[in-house]
Amino acid sequence: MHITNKQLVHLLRSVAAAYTLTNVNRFRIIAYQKAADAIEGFNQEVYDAWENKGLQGIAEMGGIGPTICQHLDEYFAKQSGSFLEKQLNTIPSPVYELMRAPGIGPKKAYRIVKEFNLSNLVTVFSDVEKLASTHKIAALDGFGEKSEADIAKAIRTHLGRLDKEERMALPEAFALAEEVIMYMKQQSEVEEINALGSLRRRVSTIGDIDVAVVAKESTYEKILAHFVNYPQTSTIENKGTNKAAIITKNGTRIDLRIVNRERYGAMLQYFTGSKGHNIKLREYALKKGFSLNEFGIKNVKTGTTKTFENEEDFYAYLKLPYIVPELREGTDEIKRAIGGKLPQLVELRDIRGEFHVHSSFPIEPSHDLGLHTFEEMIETAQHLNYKYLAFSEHNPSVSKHSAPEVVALLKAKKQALMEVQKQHKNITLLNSLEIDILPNGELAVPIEALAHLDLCVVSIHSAFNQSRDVMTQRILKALSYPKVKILGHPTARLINKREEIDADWDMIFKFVAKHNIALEINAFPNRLDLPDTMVRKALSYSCQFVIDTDAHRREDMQLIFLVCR
DNA sequence: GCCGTTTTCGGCCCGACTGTTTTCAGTCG
Repeated sequence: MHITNKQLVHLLRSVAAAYTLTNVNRFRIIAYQKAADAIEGFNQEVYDAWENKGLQGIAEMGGIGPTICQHLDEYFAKQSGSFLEKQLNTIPSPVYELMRAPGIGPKKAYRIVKEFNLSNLVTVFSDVEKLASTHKIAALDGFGEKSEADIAKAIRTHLGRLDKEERMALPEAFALAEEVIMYMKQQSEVEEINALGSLRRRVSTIGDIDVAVVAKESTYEKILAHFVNYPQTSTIENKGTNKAAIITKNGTRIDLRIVNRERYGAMLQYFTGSKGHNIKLREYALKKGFSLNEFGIKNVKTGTTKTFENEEDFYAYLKLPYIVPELREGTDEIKRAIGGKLPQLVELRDIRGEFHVHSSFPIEPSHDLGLHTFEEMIETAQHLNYKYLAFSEHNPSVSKHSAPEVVALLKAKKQALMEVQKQHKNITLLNSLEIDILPNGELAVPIEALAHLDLCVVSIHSAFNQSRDVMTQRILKALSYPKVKILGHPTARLINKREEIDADWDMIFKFVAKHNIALEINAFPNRLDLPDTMVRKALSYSCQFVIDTDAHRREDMQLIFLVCR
């Protein structure tokens, strides 16, 4: 039976919890948590990898060592009776369920389950809610009225977010961060304010919003009071002397930290994360005799802390080149920084055009038509300083047209585009098409139609659940037709909506590298496809890429900033 | 249990906030 990464993460965290409660070596507990963290960051399904060629590749990614790999291997082969399952069984299973609620960790969950002998996995949340409402929990040693209320609230929060999409698309997160920043700027004491965290790192989806403020210490209290009064606040998670967190009415958490100007560099570094990056950076620093925190770099021997106004100096002090936020994912960036092998990121000014935008030319497509004309799209392209633009509308609908009709439509578009080109000498227009890859790998246009194109993008828009082998052969066949230069949004994922298709990407990457076909990096917010980790993998095969927005309206072309520095 | 730019043994990131406590444990990011 297939086991998702999400289930696997829960499994490993549960084992870590079981170990926490049975007093095993705490570094073993940390190892299981780190393994869970590692899997959370993976873009490929561990179970699929195991099925195809074992866990060798997984082990090489770091974070999961030989012992846990071996346990996973056994768990995948036979869940019942496996080592991991035996560890789980040392603790009543409702404990793990209860821990899903925020603020309830292993100790509290175990205590409650044990004291009240809760055994039903399905009703554990309602059972605890009932206990709380009759004040049975407050009566326990070490618990009180407030913690009882907090537990009841944690359960409501957990149950409430079960049926809600968990993470925001980037534009939504940018908009929310901007709103918070504008609100905070009403306070003149706020000297500087920035959104950090995963938003600054441009992660493909955003869970919560992190904001850092520069101000004088005497004003912290006033600024925090203003923050928790944000009109969209539904609950104040916590509020101390230099940080606070709120949950908005939409259920989004917003964290805010304040620091004075002299220490802002360390705060930028700390609060941008990722957690994995910070842990690795601190491990590296410790070997050099430095301890890092959000306020500066402490010399372990002398105990003195050096402060930094900016991040560049912070990294430089550790004898590292500056690592841009987009690379701080806790993979191999520190190793690369040490070796002077950090990659140079594509910047907006490097983008000279795109190969995948949709116009409103009446091509009678199978999917959605673009909103704006050739001319309107070109105008936007020129504002962006583009030197070329390829119009890749969806192919004419197959069901509604005969082959000759499709050819006629493509000829008409070619003619129209050539006329427009005459009016625009400083931009090269290309006549392209985004063609569906049919379930059998054939293209959704007659072969003779390809002659009327400069190039084409081929994409999967149907039959997403084919088996790995069928899907792989389907894609390879589609890529073998003439004029095919780009594989559009290769994994076909829709963030929060549809999983990636299953295919042998090693085989596909090898094929496109050999045949000079580009993989698309689609910048549309709910696609971001290829995903970042797969781009790195493809790069190891020397694949070529195109970066496109898949714009269906002129404003969409601005989204290119989501995938560039 | 993991891991290696002085290590294959001997370390392992760091601090804030909260509630229930009088000095700390639990949880989180």
